Amino acid sequence: MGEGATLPGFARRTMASYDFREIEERWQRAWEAQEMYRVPNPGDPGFDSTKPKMYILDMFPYPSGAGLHVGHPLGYIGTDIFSRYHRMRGANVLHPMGFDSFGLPAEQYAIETGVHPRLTTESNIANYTRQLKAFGFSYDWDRQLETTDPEYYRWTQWIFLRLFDSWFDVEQQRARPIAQLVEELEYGLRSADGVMWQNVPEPERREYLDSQRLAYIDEVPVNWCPALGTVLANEEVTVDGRSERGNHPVYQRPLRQWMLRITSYADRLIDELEMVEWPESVKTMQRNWIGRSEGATLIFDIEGHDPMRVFTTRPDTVFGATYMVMAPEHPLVDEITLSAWPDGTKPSWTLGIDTPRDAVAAYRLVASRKTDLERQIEDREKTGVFTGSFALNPLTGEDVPIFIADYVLMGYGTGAIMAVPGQDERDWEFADAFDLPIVRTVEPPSDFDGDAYTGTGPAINSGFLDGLSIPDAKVRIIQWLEANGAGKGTVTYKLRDWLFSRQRYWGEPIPILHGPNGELLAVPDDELPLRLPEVDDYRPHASDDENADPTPLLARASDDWKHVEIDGVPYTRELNTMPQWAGSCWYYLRYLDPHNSDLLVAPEAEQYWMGEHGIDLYVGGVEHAVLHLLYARFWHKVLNDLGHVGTKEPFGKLFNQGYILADAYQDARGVYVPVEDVVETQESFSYKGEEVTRTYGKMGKSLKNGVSPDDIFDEFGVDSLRLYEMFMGPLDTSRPWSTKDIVGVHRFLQRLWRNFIDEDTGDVLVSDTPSEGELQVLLHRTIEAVSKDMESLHFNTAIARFFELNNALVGLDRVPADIADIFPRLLAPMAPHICEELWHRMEKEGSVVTAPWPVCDKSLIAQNTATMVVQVNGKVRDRIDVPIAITEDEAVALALASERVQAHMRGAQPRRVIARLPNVVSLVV
RNA sequence: GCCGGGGUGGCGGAAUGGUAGACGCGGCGGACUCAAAAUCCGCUGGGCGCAAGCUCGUGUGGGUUCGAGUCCCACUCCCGGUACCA
Repeated sequence: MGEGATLPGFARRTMASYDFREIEERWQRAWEAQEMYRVPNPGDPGFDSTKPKMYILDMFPYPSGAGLHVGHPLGYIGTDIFSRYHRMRGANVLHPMGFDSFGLPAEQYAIETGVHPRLTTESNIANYTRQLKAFGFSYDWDRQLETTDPEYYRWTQWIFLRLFDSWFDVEQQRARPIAQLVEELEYGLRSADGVMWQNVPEPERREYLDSQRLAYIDEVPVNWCPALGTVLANEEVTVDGRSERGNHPVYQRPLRQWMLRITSYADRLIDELEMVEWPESVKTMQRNWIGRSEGATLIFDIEGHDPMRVFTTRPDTVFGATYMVMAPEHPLVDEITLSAWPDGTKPSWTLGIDTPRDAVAAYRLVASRKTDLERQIEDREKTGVFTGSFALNPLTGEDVPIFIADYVLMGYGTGAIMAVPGQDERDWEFADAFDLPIVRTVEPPSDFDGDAYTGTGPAINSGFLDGLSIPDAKVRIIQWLEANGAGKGTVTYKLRDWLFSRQRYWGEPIPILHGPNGELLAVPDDELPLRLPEVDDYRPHASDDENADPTPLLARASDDWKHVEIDGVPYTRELNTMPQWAGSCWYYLRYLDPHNSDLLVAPEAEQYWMGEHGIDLYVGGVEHAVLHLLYARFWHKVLNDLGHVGTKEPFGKLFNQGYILADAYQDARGVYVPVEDVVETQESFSYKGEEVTRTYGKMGKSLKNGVSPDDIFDEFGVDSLRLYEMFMGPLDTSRPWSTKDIVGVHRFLQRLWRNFIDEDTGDVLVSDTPSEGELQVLLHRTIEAVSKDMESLHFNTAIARFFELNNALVGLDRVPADIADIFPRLLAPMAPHICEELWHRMEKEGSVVTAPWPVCDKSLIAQNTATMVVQVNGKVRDRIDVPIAITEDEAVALALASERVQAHMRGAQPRRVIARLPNVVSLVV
């Protein structure tokens, strides 16, 4: 870097000034050469089994072309400090890093430029690695992994085949190998949907088994995104019905796709959250997403047709079910729709159309054209049409009309409801619009003047349920339904099975072969990895036509790759790829044993590092609450069921770091402009001469407001940046970036340097004698406070303690020996480079990285005096220094003797005295 | 609408029911300097007061308590998630 002239702040440079760039780069090279952060596995040379283990993990990044900005490493700095702290505390610390490198951006870039995604990915990873190393992070780089590495995705495919080879045993609530299902079927311990296995002919046997697998193909309504040329999982679609990546419109349509049976694990995914130490908000988000609700399925007979099944959480209200609704797509609709309106049909029920058949067809057409977004915009006004048919309410014995309406969704419950307008706001609105009867079955309070009443109260108009509370009535009616064959207690979930196929290129090929008769054949384990074939065009078969069929990109692979002959039978390869999430579902396991070519992970390594509760600290953004974190838990549970891992949950403790926010600028059209090219003028901002408006948001590519760490390194150094990001606030809150504020922590480091080093001579300014008195007390208080803050990740307050200790050293000729020994060790996890440099200049033994964490001398911080506050009528009137062991009598006497106190007592005697010694004496007059 | 989380100086933020505003940024004043930067010292929530000091003050309104930023009730605003989920 240049001389002081370009950096006015540091013009006065001498040989012995704080040359942070030189120091930081030199120590980073030294640490790498010494393999300082390498941690051996059990059985490896140098492994010390007497040390406790700590597995401290970051959510690995997608290596984007834009490189890191200063917002990315916020969590990484936190885990690095925590890792360094635990190393000094004597733990075996596993702290790895890798890259989640399959995914859309590299492929989009390939589409634009023709550059193979592998090349883009490689250069991005190289850049990310350089940037991460420049932060001085203490990763064990020997364990680095990339999800795009065939030696990695070999095991991703292997896990997929375990899912394919397993089924979920509902009684045991766990996955088991499908071979065991076949055995039990053959021994007659089970039947195939009620049919004895001997009586099932071969093609049906295969179809039955395929339908039981955890990875299966099914035709389901899926989210189809024409702009991306692929289908997406529910979790990848936003509230607005758009793709999470790219914000493109998404359409619902039925398609045959690979699915993973995550719904089998719904209960365990909820219940086993009890086992982990996670932010309550993330647990709640997962519970809400799984959406377990308990209720009942009721059977309503329809004369001359199959009965209608409905799910409700309020079976106690069935006496108030005055009409029925099916989703427009419900399969029973065609069957029950009449060809003529029955007598008594109200005109408002018919859409003004001559026959039910035409009316239903017209309504369905309109409903199918509405997107989810349009449904919202229309403010949920209730629409629908009568089918002409009636169902029998089994409790009231009355015939009630059956409608179709788009407020009932095919995707939830049974796709049909019993409508109880008295207790449901939506049903009330519909009943109101269609002039349907309303019967209250729960008595509202006397002052209730609303429409539907959803609160608690005794049952009314409900025959044998009258007078019962809602919970009692539910129990009673379910007993009745089960006794009379009219229904049963049921649990439903919002969670859908995980749509696992993508029609894109840059992902793991699904290792399945399709036979001539539709049979599915797994690629044998010993033929993995099934490598991603080359194609000459990465453009998806994108289309603006929402009805265009999705075509997998691997259809462009060579015929050699696509067609395989086994024993004379021609097979074709599965052409879909896996979603982005596949690789991140298990990467934390591969770090444990990254070079194992025989096993996903050796059992000894897995047992040691995962221990009883899995990963000791997992830090990442909250945006993965229902994506990665849910998917990974699901895979982990399957691997646990099949005996490949020892814990039920992978992530014992989760922590969500906040985001770094920054100003952003938009031009007149609302387009974001690069923040580095915006010029501040008098009271306004301009970009290329055009006025722009300032906004504010999460730092990143989309707002074009990223700040590169490289620039900060040059101007302030790595240690300053690390300290600054930690000092901005608690790790779990978002905070605004302000480059000019870095100067505060930078001054701290400059001051620290000058306290230890004579800038003119380079002499080390350390005394032979230790500190005494208040300074010694301050030192030990600092040890105590910083140690506590380290455990709880409260790095901002720890740094404030460092400032105080450092400021106390200013003005001393020399740093007392004990402080010189302890201070660099306390600070080393946060600012490792300057501490290592001071450590060596003082000629201390070894590296500060492996030095033991200082211990606080409690006898020194146990003070013998304290400041006692005297309150009169609750207001602080005086502060008196008192011995710590002061008695109540002495304290009260002292308080009453105070002139200030007396002034506020106005000669009166206290009516009441409360003493919390030695801190407070409170007098009440 | 429902479910989480939050509201403290000009700004970022500290405060086991017991001294509100630690620490930092910014600001003001001073020392050093020909000058500036850097560095060092002091001050810095509002109001009243020459001062000692008094008084108000943690989104709003109530409550519990000797004492409330902290606990309880109601409201309000902001952030995140989710939504015709029966």
